Amino acid sequence: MSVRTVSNVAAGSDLVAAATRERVQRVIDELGYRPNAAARHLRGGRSGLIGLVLPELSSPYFAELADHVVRAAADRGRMVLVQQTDGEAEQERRLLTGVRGQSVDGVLMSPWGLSPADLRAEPGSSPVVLLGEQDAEGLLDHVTVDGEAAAREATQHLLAAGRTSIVAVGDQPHLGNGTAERRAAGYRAAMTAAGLEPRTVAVRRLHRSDGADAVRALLERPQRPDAVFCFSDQLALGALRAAMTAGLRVPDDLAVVGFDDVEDGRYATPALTTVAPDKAAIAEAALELLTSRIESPERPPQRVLAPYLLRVRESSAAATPPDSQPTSRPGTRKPRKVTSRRGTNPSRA
Amino acid sequence: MSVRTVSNVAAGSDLVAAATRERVQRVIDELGYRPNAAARHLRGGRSGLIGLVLPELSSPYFAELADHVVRAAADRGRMVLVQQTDGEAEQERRLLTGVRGQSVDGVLMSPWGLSPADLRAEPGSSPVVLLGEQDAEGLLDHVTVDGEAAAREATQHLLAAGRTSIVAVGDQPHLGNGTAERRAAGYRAAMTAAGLEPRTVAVRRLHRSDGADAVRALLERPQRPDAVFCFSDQLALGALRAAMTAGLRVPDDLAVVGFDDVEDGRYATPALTTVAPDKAAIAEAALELLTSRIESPERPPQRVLAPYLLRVRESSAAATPPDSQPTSRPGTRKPRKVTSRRGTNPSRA
DNA sequence: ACGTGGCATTGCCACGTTGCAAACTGCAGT
DNA sequence: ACTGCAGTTTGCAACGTGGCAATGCCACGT
Repeated sequence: MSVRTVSNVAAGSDLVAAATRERVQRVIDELGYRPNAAARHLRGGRSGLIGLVLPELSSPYFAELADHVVRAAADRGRMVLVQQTDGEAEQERRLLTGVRGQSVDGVLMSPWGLSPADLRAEPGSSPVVLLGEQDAEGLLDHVTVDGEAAAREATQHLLAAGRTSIVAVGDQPHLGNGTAERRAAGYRAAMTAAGLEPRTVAVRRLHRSDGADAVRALLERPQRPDAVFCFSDQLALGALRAAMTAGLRVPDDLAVVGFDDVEDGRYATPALTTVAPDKAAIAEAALELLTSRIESPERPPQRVLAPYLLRVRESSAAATPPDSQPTSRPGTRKPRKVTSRRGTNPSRA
Repeated sequence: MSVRTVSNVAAGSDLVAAATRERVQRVIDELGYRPNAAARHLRGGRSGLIGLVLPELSSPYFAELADHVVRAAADRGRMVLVQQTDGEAEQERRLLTGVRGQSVDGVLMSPWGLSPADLRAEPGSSPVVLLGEQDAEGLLDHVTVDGEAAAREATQHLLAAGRTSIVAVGDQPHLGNGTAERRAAGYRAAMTAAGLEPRTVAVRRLHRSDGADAVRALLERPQRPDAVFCFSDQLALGALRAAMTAGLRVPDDLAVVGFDDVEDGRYATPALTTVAPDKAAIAEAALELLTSRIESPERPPQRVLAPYLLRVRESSAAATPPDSQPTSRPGTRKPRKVTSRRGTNPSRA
């Protein structure tokens, strides 16, 4: 009964006679023996952990995304180490270098402060997959929705509902990640195509208070908009609040559309129309990319486009009365799942 | 230049001459050398990781709590491994045994399905600190707010505002964790003291839809309440939604009070009155307990009571018009921070 | 000049696992 | 009976770190 044989049984190797296996297994169960993760990690170089680096967990969108990521990781026998950056470039840099190659086999990162090029330049060798709408083509693996198309679609929806003075809220010129740029571009495209003047408002962060402040400021100006398209649900919920407080009726006086489809929006009054990225698909794709890269580090970087959906709810309805129950009826269905050069899916034991 | 000396420099030992240290450090920086976490873990038996086991990350309360936990852990040089149980006893058991003694130095757990006694009975030896309102006295370390007092206070607030038919929503007789029982007890105490008949409604989960369903059902009954006290903000937000949909005015026709103080509630319309546990304090205390137990595993289990605050906002105002801006003015201030036998705080390098 | 003590450096080993290759087993073929 | 083979089992080594103890070095006191 050598150590080696026990190891073979524990690791599920097939180089063990059935009788031996059973005998060893019985003892294992009896003693409650569990193979030591640290030793395995040291020996094999794999920890079974992945890092999830997010701006902040308390933001509902990231919380929901993290939920999906943890589940997707668990499905693959991996556990998730969560880190927060507050969206600060310095933290992102520090965490990426710090966690990398350390206790983690790979990192899923949603950068705000750093651009893909910055990230690419960081030292360290462990796999990284980006989440979000940066342009990382050819630099790093990357999962995203087509923010530009989504924004265009959301704007077109408002136009189709008869709105003419639509303001986009949520530009973030101080950040390097390109998310806001994409959405702003889509918005502008739709506006210009309709012969209308685009008008964007910048915010520092994407919190409710920023959305509330922005809308409050908008309402004080002479030229009141009849719709706002916010680049996050948090902004939109703040906008809702500001509009209601100012005595406006939503959607009659002001239509509001968000982006993210967080649960709050479904239960807001009125329920929030929003662009709904398929978070489960994002998490799945991200884990697939990450595990595939862990297996084959030299494969060229890939981009995966995750599907999204425009969920039309009360906050942008043209003139219909709010329905009695907030559901998640699909609005304009458009599951554009485009997978460019999706890697093979190596089998797992 | 032996391996040993480099190890001493990297580990910050003081058994190194200043000149040597500097020379080694330079090379370390140059090569980007980072001490290997797996080897340290194997050798020292400490991974620097702690597990955070929660029902679900997508629930705003847990997301906010997780945010604080990750920060508090980072302050102590630790990282956090997040696991989800969906509140299921089996998952809680599996995760507790599975993660324990593996890659993690200790576990912070918010149990729903298992009672403290169940948890105590689980095999495995790594430290566990409970988060939540179970009765774990003498069994396990434990951080909680006084849910009974908080519920009493919330109910008294409604009574003081002139409400007489107050229903408590959120009893969960099928769960073993005692949270709902505590809050229900506080509620009943206040009602009985006021000479009123307590009336509680059970829900299966604590989501918005459950709160909405419960209130919808309540409104169909002959005896309409003039206030609901929900055992979570999610329930309360669902209740708000159901009330508005039914054409009721909140707070005029129905006052709503929640529990948790999640960010959504502050920006709901009307803004939600709620019991606000000090989540940062909870996270701090939990990490303090956990690190102290990691240092001295034999110390007797402690309980730490974290402070809470009743934040009175619009959803329960007596007759005043809603204020123009949702703020977090403290309501009844009552920072009852009671620390029973709080352990010493061992210094950290 | 020599002994002594204190600080700095080094070597050895073990932590628990697994890749590799050697050793061993029983059995069939010659 | 001996060889060869396939199927099992075992021994050795190494992953990188840090506790321990031995060694090396230098300055000071006598």
